Amino acid sequence: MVSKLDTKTRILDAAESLFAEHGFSDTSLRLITTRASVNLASVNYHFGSKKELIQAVIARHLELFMPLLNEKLTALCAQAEKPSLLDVFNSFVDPLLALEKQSKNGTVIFMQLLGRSYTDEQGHLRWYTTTHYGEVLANITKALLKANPTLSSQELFWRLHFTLGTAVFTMSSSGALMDIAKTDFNQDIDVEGLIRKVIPYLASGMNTSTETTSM
Amino acid sequence: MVSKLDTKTRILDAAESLFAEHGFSDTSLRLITTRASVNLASVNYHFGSKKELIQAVIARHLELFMPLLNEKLTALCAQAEKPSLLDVFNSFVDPLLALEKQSKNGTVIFMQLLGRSYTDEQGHLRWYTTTHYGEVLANITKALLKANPTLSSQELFWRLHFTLGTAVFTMSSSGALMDIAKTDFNQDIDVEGLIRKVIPYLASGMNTSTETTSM
DNA sequence: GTAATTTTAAAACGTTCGTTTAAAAAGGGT
DNA sequence: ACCCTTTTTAAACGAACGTTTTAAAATTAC
Repeated sequence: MVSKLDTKTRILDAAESLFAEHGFSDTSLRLITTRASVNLASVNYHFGSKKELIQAVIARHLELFMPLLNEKLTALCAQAEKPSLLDVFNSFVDPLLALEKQSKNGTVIFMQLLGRSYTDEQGHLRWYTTTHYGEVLANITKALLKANPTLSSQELFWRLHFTLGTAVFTMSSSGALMDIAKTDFNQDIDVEGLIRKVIPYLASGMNTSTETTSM
Repeated sequence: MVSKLDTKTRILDAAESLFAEHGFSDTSLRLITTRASVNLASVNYHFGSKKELIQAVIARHLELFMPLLNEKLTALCAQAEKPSLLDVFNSFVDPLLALEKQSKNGTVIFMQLLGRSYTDEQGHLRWYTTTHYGEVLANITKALLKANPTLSSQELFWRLHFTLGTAVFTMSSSGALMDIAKTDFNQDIDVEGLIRKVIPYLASGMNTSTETTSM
């Protein structure tokens, strides 16, 4: 069934980096198969169509990321004392960095794919994640509510999407941001550093006081 | 020189909504010209190429938005007392809503184009805005620093991009978000409501304390 | 009113795309 | 060795793309 380095895997590896770099529509199967050093027709043979290849690329990341995240979150929810919001968001760090080991720039690629899936297609990914990983998503809200019980489900909904926006956008353009930081004020920072830099921002936003006091 | 409803304007109107809906690559000139009820060749006649049409669409929004924002910001910087971060972010409301009057869903379209310009092309928009509207961008940081003088220029840089991410992502997917809010917990909210909802989150994130105290 | 210019129109151009086909090559089981 | 299944390969398909061309129509200038 399997051989040295699967044609399927070679296609997935080439596709995921090209998708993240140029987007789904702007990445042709010919470009993917050339980089993967496989025949053009093998994409349709192994995956059926380009659309199914896109799903397979995303699914491979989710299959690694989601169980790891779920593990962290359930542990957090199981413990007696109340976690901080920083604890909750810090649960994402290791699963994100695990992607980095699966493939080069895996974390950034994952977030870029996440962002593109949200904008390129009409909520297609939203359906996929909620049906396949609904339990994980539920655990996210559960952990956040445990850290901040004053949040209404409505406020939590909105702030979760605000959070997702910050994370996706930041990590998607992380390459450019890190370059600017390097040239403008000589700040060296890697992916993990960027993740750890954005987390306090996310926790602070999630903790926004609902009262309209002046700040 | 001009006639009833310019062919040029009809093209821009059709293009901007289609670009926001499907992205730049997935929107063909044939789709644009059909919706605009003009001939296919008129795009190349009036704009030169598809790429120049994209720039023209974005430029038309920026030309309306940026001067309005600059006006608000300079007023804020001119006043004696120290503004709050909410004041700074509230300066964006009117200019954003002005886009709504220029074209239907103008605010959302503008933010969607902003997001797509960041991800679809390699920082092309970044160069355009910094060269054409560098003064406005400088005033943004000036106003933020006046509201929170403790921020270092580095921290400001990072948090500005975090903020941009939240805003772009939220407004880009505002249609889906408002739909979910309506069906899931019967919450009616429009574009202005969404803007006003995200602003406290942004202000809170921008005000994140740098100390690593537990929250 | 006529000439010059600008705008619109239809058709075709060459390219690239995702996909399909059909045959060759490789692998596995007995 | 043989047959059967799986995989790879090269070539071609039809469709859609941005762009160009050429001529007709409309507008403007004098």
